[in-house]
Amino acid sequence: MTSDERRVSIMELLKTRGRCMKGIELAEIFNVSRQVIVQDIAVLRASGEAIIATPTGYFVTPPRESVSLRKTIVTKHEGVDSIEEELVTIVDNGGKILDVIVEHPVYGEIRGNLMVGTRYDVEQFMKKVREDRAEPLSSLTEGLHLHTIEVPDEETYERILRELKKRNYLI
Amino acid sequence: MTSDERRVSIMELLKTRGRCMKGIELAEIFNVSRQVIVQDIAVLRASGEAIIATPTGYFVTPPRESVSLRKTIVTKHEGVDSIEEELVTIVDNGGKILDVIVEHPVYGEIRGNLMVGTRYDVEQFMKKVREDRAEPLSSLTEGLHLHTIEVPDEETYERILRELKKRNYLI
DNA sequence: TTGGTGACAAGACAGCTGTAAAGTCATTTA
DNA sequence: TAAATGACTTTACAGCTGTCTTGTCACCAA
Repeated sequence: MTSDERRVSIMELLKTRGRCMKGIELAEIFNVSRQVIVQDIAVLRASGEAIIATPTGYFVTPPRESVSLRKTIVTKHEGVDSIEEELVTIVDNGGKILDVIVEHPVYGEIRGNLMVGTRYDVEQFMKKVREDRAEPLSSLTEGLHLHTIEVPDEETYERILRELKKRNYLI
Repeated sequence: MTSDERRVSIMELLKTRGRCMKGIELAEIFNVSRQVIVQDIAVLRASGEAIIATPTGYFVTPPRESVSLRKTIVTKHEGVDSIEEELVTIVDNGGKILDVIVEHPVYGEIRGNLMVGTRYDVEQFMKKVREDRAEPLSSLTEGLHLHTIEVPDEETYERILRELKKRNYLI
């Protein structure tokens, strides 16, 4: 293992584990002295990595760590009623639909906000859709669209995927 | 000054100054011993403040400060050529157009990506608009729309506003 | 062969935070 | 009045990072 490989590995370790890692700890992992690690950290910092040293070890600030997970799902369906069923499936299983995204020939991705997290939200949203007779964004792409959804954990995400698949909405 | 007042002041100091502040430094400012500061930090942390201790002092992570400023402008115009003139005006004066936003009866805000920062970008974008004969998003609202633009400083922002106003694009 | 360079080990030290213990002083409570 | 409590000071120590110095070893070039 070269110095550079070790430095890359150090960054991976720091990024992967959220917790602090002490210099001596890293030194033992890579079978080098603590001073070598100190030097590696200096080099990594010089190359732009935002490594922070604390009395309990090194760490890097997590890149926008949110309590809940954000996932993107690709779904397809046509008709207003299908929209409702899709949304209901997601919120019933613990997900929150943040937006809808479709591909536009000029703008690339177009995002529309939804912020639908409960059955009540779904109702309000569908009411607006029906009242305004507005074309849903997904009509631009024959029903194909993406949603950003927020879920508390991986398990919830898997469950939502299963339920959507069961109803043939998932791509 | 009570303990609570001192703790509030400590947080203000840490948030205001970007740099690290040592325990002994804070102790001298408030005329107390370092141990009192240590205790204060412990209390503040217990109350949810994300204070980080480093060998060079305490600090709080800055709230996602970006190097450049992001501003939102409201403009209005009709016709494809006006689009081009508006974009050119912005990029010529040092702005980058990140997106276009219009109000949609159902989705609220709809965002389309632009990422136009140079005249070349403007050309490419206009080419796509003309080739695809795609309706620009702003046609939904009689030409009224918002842009998020990125500028290096306030001065640039003011200049862009002046130039847009001169051409009667600004609301 | 000789000299230079890079990577590393080992030890020592300074500065910082965090913890703990013991003592002082004013205020509150029984 | 006497005890208890809270805020603070002082002292001491452990653990960590960062810096510095000295020495070893392998490799490469003149």
